[in-house]
Amino acid sequence: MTGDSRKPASRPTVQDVAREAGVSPSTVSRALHTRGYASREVRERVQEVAQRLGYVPNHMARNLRSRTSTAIGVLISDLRNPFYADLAAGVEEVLRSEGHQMILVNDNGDPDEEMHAAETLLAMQVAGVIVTPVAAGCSKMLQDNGIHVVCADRRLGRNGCDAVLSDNKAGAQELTEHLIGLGHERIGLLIDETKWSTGAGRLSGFRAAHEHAGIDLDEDLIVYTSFDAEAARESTRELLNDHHVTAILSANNVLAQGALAEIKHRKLRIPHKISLAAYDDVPWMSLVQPGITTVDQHTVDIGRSCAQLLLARIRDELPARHRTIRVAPRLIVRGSTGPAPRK
Amino acid sequence: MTGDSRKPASRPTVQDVAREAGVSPSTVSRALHTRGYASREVRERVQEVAQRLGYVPNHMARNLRSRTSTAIGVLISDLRNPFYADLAAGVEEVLRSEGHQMILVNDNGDPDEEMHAAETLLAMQVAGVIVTPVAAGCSKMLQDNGIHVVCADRRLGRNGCDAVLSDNKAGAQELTEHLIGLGHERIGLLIDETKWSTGAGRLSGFRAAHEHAGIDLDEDLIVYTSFDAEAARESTRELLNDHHVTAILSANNVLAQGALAEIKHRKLRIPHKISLAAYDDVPWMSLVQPGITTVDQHTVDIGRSCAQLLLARIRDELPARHRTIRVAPRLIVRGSTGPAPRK
DNA sequence: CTGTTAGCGCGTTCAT
DNA sequence: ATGAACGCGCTAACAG
Repeated sequence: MTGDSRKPASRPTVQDVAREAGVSPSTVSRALHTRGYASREVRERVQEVAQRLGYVPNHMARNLRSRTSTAIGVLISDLRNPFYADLAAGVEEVLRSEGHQMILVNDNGDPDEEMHAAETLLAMQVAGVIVTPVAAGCSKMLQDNGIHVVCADRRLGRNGCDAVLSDNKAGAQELTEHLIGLGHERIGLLIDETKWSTGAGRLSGFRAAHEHAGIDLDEDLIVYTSFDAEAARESTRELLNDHHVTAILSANNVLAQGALAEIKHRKLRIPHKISLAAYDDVPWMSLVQPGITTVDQHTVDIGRSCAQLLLARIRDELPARHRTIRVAPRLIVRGSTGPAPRK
Repeated sequence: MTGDSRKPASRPTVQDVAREAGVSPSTVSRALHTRGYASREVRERVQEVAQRLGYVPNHMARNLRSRTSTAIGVLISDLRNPFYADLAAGVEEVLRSEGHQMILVNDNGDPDEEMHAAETLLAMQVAGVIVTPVAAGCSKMLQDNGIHVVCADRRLGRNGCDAVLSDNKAGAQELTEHLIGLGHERIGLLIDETKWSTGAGRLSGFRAAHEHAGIDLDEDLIVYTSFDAEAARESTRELLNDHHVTAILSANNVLAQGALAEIKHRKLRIPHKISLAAYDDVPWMSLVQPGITTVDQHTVDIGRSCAQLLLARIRDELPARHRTIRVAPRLIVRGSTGPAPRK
């Protein structure tokens, strides 16, 4: 009951178990893995001894020897953003159920930090990496080192790697068409980037909806803002002051916060005076009154798919050519969008 | 540009660098660590070669040899709950800046999963573990195996380990006193557990505030619900139907969602008809109209402190006796709490 | 089915 | 200042 040895209580090894069970170390190794030859009797004895001694296999030694590992690196931009948290949660769920571990790194959307983190993961000998990329060269670097990579949510450059993406264009188009269907003709788009497949896709869906409806899109209604709620709030101010919009479409959940803040500040009634819609459904959007009309990306599912895809790749169950999984988003109409006000 | 070898492109090792640089492996090892003797000339040459070959040290081999590791296990209950996400984000921030890695596991608040995860972390030879405990024996098991443990947010049983806690009693008391100060005398408390230090502390603060004000607390106003929004919603129904409360205090952010949902469903005006307050400030609480009066736990700071405490312990910079850091919460008054309605 | 041998990649002795 | 030898804990080969 003491067990209070100051030293890093060196834990029992296969040697200890072997000695205690009266067999050789390799027999212990075989007996503990379900695979491998070992007689029932020996297996049971070894397992009993291991249990009694509190033996826990040393992953580092095992991995070093067998040149494999079950750890998976996950590189995301911002854990405090529910989008990334959900993504990570989906990934972790599958990894855990399959006996893998998740090494999670927040790269703050910074390419340098991402590259640095990728090198660390390399050093740790992870079996694969799931990344929401921000640095163009990152996945290539990993792949060049024999590490499987799955891009989550977006793809950067022309790198050939497996990916799980939301169908951004379809989702944004549907959302925009919903607004147009309500009679809106001047819809402001808040968007932070269009270099990535996410922003590019959403913008293109926004355009496509206008084209489809025969509306000549005023380019001034597309406001490029930076990636934070405060910037979005200022951009919303601009849209509201100068461009006579009757609806605002936010390209992600963070920008939507800024838009909502400004609208609330002005005490504009939603949706009577202004409609608000956002890409990426997150919990607060159904808690506010009225609820925000959104596109649900099924973010947790995206995470799950990433993990499944990566594990399949690691187990070499997939054809060589890179696979892209597209998760169809779903429009959720809530109270924040309504008929365009009469002029 | 090809680099398309099918085999897990075995990466360069110290051997390769040594051969290429015309020195011995041990010299390479010394040259790459800042410490250790090596002539300037050799050191530079070795570093140049390592760079050119894309050499990345193998953590598993290093750790195996040196019997240390920089990986830290983090065990939390639910990554999708912003409380845990913020906690993890704070932990990760400090770990990363100090050259450590975070292995994150979601135990879903299940003691068995937690124990299982702890064993995995043990196998991975983590240098320490940060845990929001749910299984009583978990931290003891880890400590018995020589692994440093920091309990985050709550403590279970009488286990002696470092911990970073919110001052739940003070926070809940302040929040309750705020309500009492507004004239509320029948305040319903939604709480999911009181076995942990969190629930126990918050309940005790709730009681203390009543005592302090000389109000005889009706025990029926304390509703023990289970840990999900839907259960909280039903409990809210009960409070509203049978107990004539003028205010509801939710013991955490999840339960608050249920309470708000029911209040909105009944179209009760906040705060005129009913006041709502919640422990644990999360983003949606300042987005809804009116904003929810809360206690901010400084969750990210708690995470940071956990990591700092753990690293200090690992570096043996702390006296033997266990340290408990208490992070003072802060009352944030928003619009959801107002004077109690006249009878 | 089992034991013996060897070595994963590295850092740390000990010699020189 | 540098190289040779050894071993961390484990498992893949090989015998038997």
